[in-house]
Amino acid sequence: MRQDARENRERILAAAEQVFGTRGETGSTEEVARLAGVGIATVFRHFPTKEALIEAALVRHFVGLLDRARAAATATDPYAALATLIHEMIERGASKLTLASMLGDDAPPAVVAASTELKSAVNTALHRAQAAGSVRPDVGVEELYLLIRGLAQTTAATPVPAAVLDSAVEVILAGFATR
Amino acid sequence: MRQDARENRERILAAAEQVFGTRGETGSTEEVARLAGVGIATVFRHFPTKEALIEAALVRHFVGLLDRARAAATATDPYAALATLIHEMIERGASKLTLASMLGDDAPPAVVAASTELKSAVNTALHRAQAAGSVRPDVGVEELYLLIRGLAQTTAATPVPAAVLDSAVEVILAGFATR
DNA sequence: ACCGTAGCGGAGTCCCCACTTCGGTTAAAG
DNA sequence: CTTTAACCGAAGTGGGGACTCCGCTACGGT
Repeated sequence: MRQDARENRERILAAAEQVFGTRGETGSTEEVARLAGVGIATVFRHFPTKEALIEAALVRHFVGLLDRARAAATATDPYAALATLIHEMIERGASKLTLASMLGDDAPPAVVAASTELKSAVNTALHRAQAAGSVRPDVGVEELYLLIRGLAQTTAATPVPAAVLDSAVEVILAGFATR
Repeated sequence: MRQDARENRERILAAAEQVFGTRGETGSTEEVARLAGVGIATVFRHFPTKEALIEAALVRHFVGLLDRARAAATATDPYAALATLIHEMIERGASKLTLASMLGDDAPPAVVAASTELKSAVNTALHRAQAAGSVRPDVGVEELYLLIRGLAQTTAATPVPAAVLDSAVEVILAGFATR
């Protein structure tokens, strides 16, 4: 694979994340190509279909978040680690969930694998915070995921002031904390 | 206006809410017409454009919720009223927010008016619960709205088990409650 | 029961977007 | 420097969906 081709591939993925993350399904491949500074054909040469492009951007995102989740699962202060992980997942994952919803019913194996791995790491981080006694034990990773997804999706759809978002995250953390 | 025309208009609105609420922007007017049991032309006679149809369904939804919010704003137990209001807004408003996101940047006056009125009523309900001392005073209606929107939007996009959703709502309520 | 007309449905039209084709361009090996 | 093959961009192509036209239906007042 040639040098410029690899650079283009990366630029296309970044552009796809931005376009589809904000515009949703309305975004067109032409818009992605323009933002990436390449022609439409180049996009389709790297990714045979629009769905494949979204899928690749999605996997890239999951892998990026996985590092953070692993770090949170091995931190010395489980509660603080969980708090920062939630923050990061909401901020960085805003556009990701829009992408995921675009894939709809069919779930490509690569995406499922990356998603499962990430969820497992988040689950570990949550359990460690619960074992430390700082998070109430009657909630699971499903509730946490639901709330994270909700905030991420909403902030992706419409811009939200940072202060309000932070405050909302703080409310969620207060809801998870032991009394 | 003739009787059958009015019935058709109502059926079309209900169908639009279902189709666009679940499928999102992917839903087509043809699908709405089929579900409503009418022809495509009938849909466009009642609502000159797809956007107008979404707008009408949206206003209908806001007005329906407004009643509930007003009830919550005058209840004797402000905290319990707020809790049920949150539940109702999430359950009933799931598809509504999908519709709202479809309108995008431009905000038709009728929708803005209905939305503002609803938000004001929710704000009143929140303030009453804060005045009663059952909700912490350092959060506003913006945070509440953000969390409600998040959960509603997520449950609209992908089906969520009722138990998980209830538990997540309970976490939010715990986050809002005074310690 | 009759008739005028509002209302209806299906067959088009137009446009947008995912995807393809082909001639020019450039990175890298000899 | 030359060659060559991988890569690129612009101009198509096909399908789907928003929206319109016109002959027909049936509601409802008399």
